[in-house]
Amino acid sequence: MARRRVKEDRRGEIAKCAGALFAEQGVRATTVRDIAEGVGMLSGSLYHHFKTKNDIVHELMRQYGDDLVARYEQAAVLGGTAIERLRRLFHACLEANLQNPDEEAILIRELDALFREPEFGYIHEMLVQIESLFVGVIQSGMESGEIRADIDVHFVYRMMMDVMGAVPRWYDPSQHAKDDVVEGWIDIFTRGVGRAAAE
Amino acid sequence: MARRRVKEDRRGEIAKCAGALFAEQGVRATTVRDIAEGVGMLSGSLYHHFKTKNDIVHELMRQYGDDLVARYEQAAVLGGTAIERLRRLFHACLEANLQNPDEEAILIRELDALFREPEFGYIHEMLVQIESLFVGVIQSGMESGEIRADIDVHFVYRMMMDVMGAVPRWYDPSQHAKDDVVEGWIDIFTRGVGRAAAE
DNA sequence: GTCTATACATCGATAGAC
DNA sequence: GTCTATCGATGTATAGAC
Repeated sequence: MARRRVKEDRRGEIAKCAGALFAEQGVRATTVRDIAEGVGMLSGSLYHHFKTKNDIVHELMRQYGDDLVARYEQAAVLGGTAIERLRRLFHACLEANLQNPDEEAILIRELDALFREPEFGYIHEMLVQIESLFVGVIQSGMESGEIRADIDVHFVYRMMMDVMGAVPRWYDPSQHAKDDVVEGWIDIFTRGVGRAAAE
Repeated sequence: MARRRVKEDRRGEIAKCAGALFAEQGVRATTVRDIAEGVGMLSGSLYHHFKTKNDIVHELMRQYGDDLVARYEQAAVLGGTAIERLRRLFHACLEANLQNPDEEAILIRELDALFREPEFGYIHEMLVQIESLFVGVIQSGMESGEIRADIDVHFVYRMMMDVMGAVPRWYDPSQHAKDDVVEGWIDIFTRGVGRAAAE
């Protein structure tokens, strides 16, 4: 077990360094020579640990994808009002960003580019899974009377996901309190910014 | 004048074709040979019309940027309530998407990658300009009492811009009525999705 | 497990004939 | 204004010595 730890560490070290570079400048713009330099070896040596450059991306995304879905599933589970579950979903999004900022940045950044290729199909399956979790929560809120039933569920979902998807572009844990952001979202999404809502 | 028209047409033809390819697969992933094939010539011939590949991107973005700012400026101009001006701003966003979908897709797609390079600095200046237009409208709404004054202006702006920035990813003019989308945004942003807001 | 060395493909861009 | 031909840089990946 300890032996395996050491063996895996080198691989993990490469993945972590590559993740930082991918997040910063994009997968395509990052060369295997960049990655190798980052971990102090030559590009040829990388291929002892990974078969291809994209395999590093797969390693990062498969791991992060599992983590992300697990977080959302736990957040969406019954318990509390629909708004409270929505709050937990938003919280899960920021929490994931805090713990794996590079992976989240890569996920969002490559969605319309690299991840459209067939070999990354599992990523879109994951997004569908997350969408159904969100839609389920919103819908249950409509049935319970917490959420307006006169708006399209998927329209609401899209707005929420678009807002969350932009997080890697601006979220800085040292500048923004996680709870403040979540409450800000919940506040605006539930009550709106209209003056009437505040009275 | 007619003469110049013809001369400019070839250049425009190249830019248009390149724009479609850039929007679909990203600037970096699109080769000069792809572009040349698209307009029926060989890659070397492109360089009679453009000095570099990036110059084609500049041509597209400078033109679109001017168009975009003009639209937003016209929408933000005084007249009507703050909500009505906000409605016009949203409308301008979708209108720009309808008329130049490729350029808008490129703008969003390359924001975190290519457009971070110094030679594209004017793009970020443009975004700052647009932000101040939005913030101005929101703030005037707070002062007039239309919009809640207990929330951060830039937080609201960011949510709105994040939603608009995702448009190229899903907006299909044949499936979504422009006015419906705008009204949906206005409705949720002003009143929220909470049941209380509907009563 | 890393390095040396290099194969092999593809890229942006250029020079000069037509 | 386009084509032919190609340069030089850069990319991923491989083979074999150490």
